[in-house]
Amino acid sequence: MMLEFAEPSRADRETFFVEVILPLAIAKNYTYRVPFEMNAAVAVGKRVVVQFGKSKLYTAIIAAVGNLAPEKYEAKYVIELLDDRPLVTAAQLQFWQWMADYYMCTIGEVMNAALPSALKLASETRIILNKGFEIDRSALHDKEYLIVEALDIQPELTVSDIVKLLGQKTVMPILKVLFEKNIIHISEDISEKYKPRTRTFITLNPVYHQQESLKELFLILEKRAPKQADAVLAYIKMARHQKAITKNELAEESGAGASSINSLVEKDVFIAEEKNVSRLFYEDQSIFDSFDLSEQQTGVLNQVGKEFKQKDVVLLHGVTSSGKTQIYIRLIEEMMSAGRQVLYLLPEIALTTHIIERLRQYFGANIGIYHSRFNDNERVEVWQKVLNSDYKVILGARSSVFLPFHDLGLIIVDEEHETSYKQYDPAPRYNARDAAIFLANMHKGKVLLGSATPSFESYYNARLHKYGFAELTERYGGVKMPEIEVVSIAEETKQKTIQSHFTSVLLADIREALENKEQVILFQNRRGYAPVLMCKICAYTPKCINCDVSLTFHKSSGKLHCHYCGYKEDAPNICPACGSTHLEYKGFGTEKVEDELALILPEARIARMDLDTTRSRNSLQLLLNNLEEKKIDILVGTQMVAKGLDFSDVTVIGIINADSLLKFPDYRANERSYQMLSQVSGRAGRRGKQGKVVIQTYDTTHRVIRQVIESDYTDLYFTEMEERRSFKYPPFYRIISLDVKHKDPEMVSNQSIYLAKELRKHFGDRVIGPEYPLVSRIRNYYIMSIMLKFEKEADSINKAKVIIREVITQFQTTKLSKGSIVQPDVDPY
DNA sequence: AGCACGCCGACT
DNA sequence: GTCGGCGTGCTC
Repeated sequence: MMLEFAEPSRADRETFFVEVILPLAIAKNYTYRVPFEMNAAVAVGKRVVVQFGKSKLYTAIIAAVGNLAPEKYEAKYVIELLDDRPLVTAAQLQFWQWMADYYMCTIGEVMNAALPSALKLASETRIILNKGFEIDRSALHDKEYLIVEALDIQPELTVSDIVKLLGQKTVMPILKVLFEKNIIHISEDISEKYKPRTRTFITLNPVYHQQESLKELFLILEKRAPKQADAVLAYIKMARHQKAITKNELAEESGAGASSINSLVEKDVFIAEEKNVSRLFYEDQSIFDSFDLSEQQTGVLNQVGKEFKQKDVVLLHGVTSSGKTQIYIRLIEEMMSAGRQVLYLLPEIALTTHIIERLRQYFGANIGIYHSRFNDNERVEVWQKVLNSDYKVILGARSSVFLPFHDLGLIIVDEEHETSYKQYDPAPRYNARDAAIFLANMHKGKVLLGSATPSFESYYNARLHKYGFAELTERYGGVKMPEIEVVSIAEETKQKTIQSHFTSVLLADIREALENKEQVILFQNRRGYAPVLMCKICAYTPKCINCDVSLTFHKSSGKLHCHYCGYKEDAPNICPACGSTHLEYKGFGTEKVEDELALILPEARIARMDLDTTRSRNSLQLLLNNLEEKKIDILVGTQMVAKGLDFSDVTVIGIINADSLLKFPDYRANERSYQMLSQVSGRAGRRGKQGKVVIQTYDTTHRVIRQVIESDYTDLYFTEMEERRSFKYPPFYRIISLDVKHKDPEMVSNQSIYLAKELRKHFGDRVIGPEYPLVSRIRNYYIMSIMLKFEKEADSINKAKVIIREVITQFQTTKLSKGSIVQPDVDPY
């Protein structure tokens, strides 16, 4: 409940209170008293430092200012005001509140997700030895002695250091004793983490702008301090074509040390000035790399504009390489000339240097980039530039919906079907695509959802005319859709024409491509060498000690890897269970495909692209460069080759085994199969040459394969809808899922059953589960979900949320404690 | 999220 | 007996 505050008048002696949002999972806001000297400065959206609880300090955001003293308690004082201007806008606070309600979390959790961590400082308890106090070490207990000893080596320790040191969880009582004995200090420090980057700029004292005095200076310097003369000379040279010269640049260019420059500053020859500089890439003017839209693109652009007149959201369904980006660029230009901001959302994986550079060249200094590979300081700078409206366009991953926009005219959600728009683990469990629709609505802006394989919920909304719709059916630049050939693995095995994992059809196409000096991509949706190692005698398979999944053999490391948690162990030579030496590697991954292909085509230059070969940024860049420079003939890869990467000269694509793509375990099976197959296929072909896709499978008659070949999204849609209708899944239903998570699987299943029983009291058969096979083990936790489905029109989901919240609170304090966590997750389709 | 307080089992 | 883990409640 928000407190009602009177409109504050800023009289000096009046007492004000602020209601603040703390970055914690706490349901309400807290009220703090404003010291008189801050009266004039406090405002909604500024950050304050407050003490919360015994000693912890947190950065909080002011949500309201007022002059009514709370009655039931004495408010603590605000310790510090951190901002001159609000860092968070009123619109953002409204957005946060919506997100907290919609996704059933606290506003503090939203704040945590929204603010770059350099802007939210929390104090850390540090333990420091009390110097100048003679310690009688013989009087110390063992544990106390250990701590003091550790502090001799390290000047300060954190509480968790001490937990590790003593190997026990309860350490506070021991620290308290040490504190009372005057042996240690306990300090709570909080410091601004964001530091502007500064550079010292050098300018020449204007006195020497005159030829005469400069000459005079040289004469003196050349004799007495030749190094300094060099520095001045270098400066004059550099100043001809450079506006600002930093001290470092000057030192480097002239070869004179920093000390020479310093003495010139002392002599007033140079003037040194420290300035904040941006960490962000800066392009002075935009280079207009103009392009023309095709006839169909122009038509679609007009269509989108027309739809926007009536609808707030438009779905753009455009086949791969149909030039959706060009349409986006036109729309962005229109919005920029109208003076409004644009947010261009992309899945993280698609934010490659390629697309960033392309848009940067186009929009120059007007475009800001925001994604997870940015470090904290860079993120803060983007935040500030958006706040100042320095950027007109933001290109970013899902978290960029949290930036402080003022007037957002358009949000483009590219690849809107991508599941990575959804954040799963820490709350808020939001989907940036859906949040974007709300955000745009707040700003009275429009949303364009673009995809070659739209999600069913969006397609559904478009069919209901809730969203506008536009479609691009042709590829840009006269490139033809690829020819797709389906090859039966079973048949070729029978005919003995298959070699290793490659059918004769695929090999023939690869050979032809190599002869023509064209590139080939082979897709195998598994990394590593073999996904399962099994003993032929006793059927033992090594499993991950954390995750309970079978370990994948990686030939490059010679180890067994867990693809969930990253656990590794040496591959055994004899069966650990029965001692037999008959161990068999079952299945195959990209490593094996690469190896065996090299045996068949020894002359081909083969490279592999998966998580293992692209772990470091450099290796990925190197791989991409090699591809670009045609140093690679065949690229073997996982999903990664399908998403976001632009290869221009690939004519043949082979899907080594499509079967794993045809049976996804969840309710989005058909949708995902279609997406994967058409994304991979979409990489084939180039201007002037039709691409070829070979799909190897056992299941040659699978409906989705036919749908992909015919690009029949409507048929796919109706099959999928039918299934979802009978299983009561989205988009006909909204789903809220509650996860029960615990280290003990027994506990998880008992508590899930109990929770489901309680929920059934309210929601009856709208409760699905818990379904036992769905207990999944991730790291050291077991998780089980209970789902609640709500018919879109009939039920009030908000009422349900209230009840769910009640049930959860009741459970958290009684039945469901002992470490289990109930996490509501809302899929609001 | 911390942190304190109180209960209760296990180890000197 | 006491130490330490764990549950519970509170933080302006």
